[in-house]
Formats: sequence, structure tokens, C-alpha cells
Amino acid sequence: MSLRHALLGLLTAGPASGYDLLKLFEISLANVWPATQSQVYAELNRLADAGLVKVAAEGPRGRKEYVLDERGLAELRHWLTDVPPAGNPRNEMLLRVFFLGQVEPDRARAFLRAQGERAAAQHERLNAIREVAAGDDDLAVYGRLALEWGLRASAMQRDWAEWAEEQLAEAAAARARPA
Amino acid sequence: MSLRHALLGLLTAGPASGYDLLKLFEISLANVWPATQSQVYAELNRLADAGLVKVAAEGPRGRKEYVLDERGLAELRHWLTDVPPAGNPRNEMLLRVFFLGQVEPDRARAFLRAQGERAAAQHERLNAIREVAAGDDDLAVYGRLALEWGLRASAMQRDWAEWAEEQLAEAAAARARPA
DNA sequence: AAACTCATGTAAAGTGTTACATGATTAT
DNA sequence: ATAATCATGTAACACTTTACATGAGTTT
Repeated sequence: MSLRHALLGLLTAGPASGYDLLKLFEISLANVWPATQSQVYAELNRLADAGLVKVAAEGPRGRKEYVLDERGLAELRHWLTDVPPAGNPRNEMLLRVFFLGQVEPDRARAFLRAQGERAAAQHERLNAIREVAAGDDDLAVYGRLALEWGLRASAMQRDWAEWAEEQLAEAAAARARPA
Repeated sequence: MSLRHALLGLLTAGPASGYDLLKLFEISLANVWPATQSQVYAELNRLADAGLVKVAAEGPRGRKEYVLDERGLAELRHWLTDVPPAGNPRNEMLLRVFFLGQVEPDRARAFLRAQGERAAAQHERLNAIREVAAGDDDLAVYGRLALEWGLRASAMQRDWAEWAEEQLAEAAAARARPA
């Protein structure tokens, strides 16, 4: 139930409507915890029912401005340090790797090359963000830690894919000239 | 719908019952694509209905032995190379990092230290597996590529957590002796 | 006989995605 | 006036987890 905590976390920066939060998701949490419009509005209603947030004001088009309640902040802090993070995230890319022996070697190598290029592109994209990322508020400081994680992760995946492709190429070469 | 493809993939190694497949999940795919008993049995029935697998034999306690159908293999190959992999996996750890400013600096650093230790332990665990991982069938060869990914990922996370902790320590030191 | 393993299934609840639906306000 | 943006909500479907339920065969 981390969407709940993502919303509580964003509300620490100040009051916001569902619409505002949705945009905050897009610009700040898109790569870490994406959420859809349906989800956000529904969860905000649940949070209000549970007393973790409150509707502070109602605006123009039925706009509801939510503020973080004391209990919501307590719940966020509790989650941050006391709740053990869930372990194994699924990895579709690796699942495919396991079964890559089912397609021709050329296709398998092409797959790995594509993954490497994908990771390299992601790395470039994040690098561009780093160069413009300013601010010294908490969200900016900790956001930069997360950004650095992304940079290291994409570099790792890029290098791994290159290495893996070579492994396959070597294995193919070994098969071509048997002992 | 990757559970489906995981099952098809495991069935390329030969006929198996739901019970067998469940154990294969535990030993080979647990870190990549975990699945529960309920899921496996239900999905096998759906796969049989869709004609991607067939019940080849029925054994003792209602045991049903499934074999991969030609159409199932075609579906697996199609998924492996033609279907673009879904991008953004959620990352609960990073979501917490974003909001780490909400707890005292000591607790934030402790969180990062715990993540680093966790990753280091994971790295050791995988390293131990590498040393005993034998076999030159496809699943073993490609399994080792996946293992190497895990080793690199855990090393990356361990190093990142150390770096991040230092960043926070430096920031705290800077605040202690203001200009 | 009791305990364990093998073997499959159903049901409920939580979470996430996609599509549909509606209407108010602001900008061109 | 028209289009774009703001703003919220509902419904259907898919996937995952947890718990419940049952029974056959095997080992001690």
C-alpha cells in the first residue's frame, strides 16, 4: 500500500488537490512510483475517511484541497523507518533472459543489444536531468540521491548487457570451432 | 501477463505438473518472478483452455502432467523478441528515499546503512550461488547471465547506499559549521 | 495410527490499468 | 463561440496475495 505513503509524502510539501498531486507524480515520482488518475482520487478519499488527511478548502470546479493531518505525518514516519521494505521486485527483462535459449542466437544477441541501448538512453536522459536539477529543499536533496541511484542503475544495466552479449558471442564462436 | 510466459518457459525443459512447476519457481525464478500456488494452478488451467499447453498424462493424486504445445512455444518465442518489455518497475526503497527528510537525520542515515547492508548480504548470497552453479544447458547458461545481473545490481546498490550515507553526513557537517 | 508430502482447487480482498463520463472555468 | 485546461468520479477487467478446503499416497 505504498501509493498511500507516496501521497502523504507529497503532501508534506504543502496543501494540494488531487489534480495537483497527479502532476507532482508525473514530474517527480514517475520513475519510482507511477500512479494513475483513478488511483489517486480514490486513495485520497480513503485517506480522508481514515483521518490521515483533511479537506482544508473547496475551490472552483469542485476542487478539494487536501492537507496532511498530524496522524498522516505519523503514519508516514512510521512507514519510513519501522516498516521493513518488501524484497523481491519482479523483473520482466530477466525473466526473458532465462528463456532466451528458445530463440535463435542472433535474436538473443539482438535482444541484449536492445536492452543495452535502452539503458544507455535512460542514462543520458537522467544525466540531462541532473544538470538542471537545482534546489536545496529536502525533496530536492533526497531527489538527487534517487537520481544518482537511477544513473548508477542504468549504467550497470548498459554494461551488463554489453558483457552478456559478448558472452553469447564467445559461446557461439566456441561452438563454431569445436575441440 | 508474464506469469503465463514464465510457465511456458519452464515447460520447455520438459513435462511437469503444477506442483513440479511450483517448486521450479521456488528454486529458479524466485528472485525474478515469484508466483504463488493459487496463481500457478489457475494459470495452468487457463493455458490449457487456450490450447497453449496440454495435459499429457494424469497421475496418482489427481496429478496432471502438462506438456508445452506447439502453439505455446510459438507464443513464448513471440513474447521473447517481439513484445516490447514494460518499462518502469516500481521501487519502494527509492520512494522512501524521496521522503527521508521527514525523519531525523540519524534515522535517515540508519535507513541508508540498512539498505547497504541488505544489498551487501544479497551480493554474498548470490556469490555463493555462483560458485556452485554448474551445467551447460540453455537454462543454466542464461541463468548465469541473470545471476551476473543480480551480482552487479546488488554491488551497485551497496555502493550507492554507502555514497548516499556519506552525502548526508557531509550535509550535516556543513550545517553544523555555517559560513 | 499419525505425520508428512503430494496435489489441486476455490474465495475474498487488495492493488493497478484502461476506458468511460461529466461538468466548470479560462484562454483564444 | 471554441478549445484547452481544470477537476473529480465510476466501472470493468486483470493480477497478486492470503487463507481456506480437501483428499490421496507415503513414510515413520
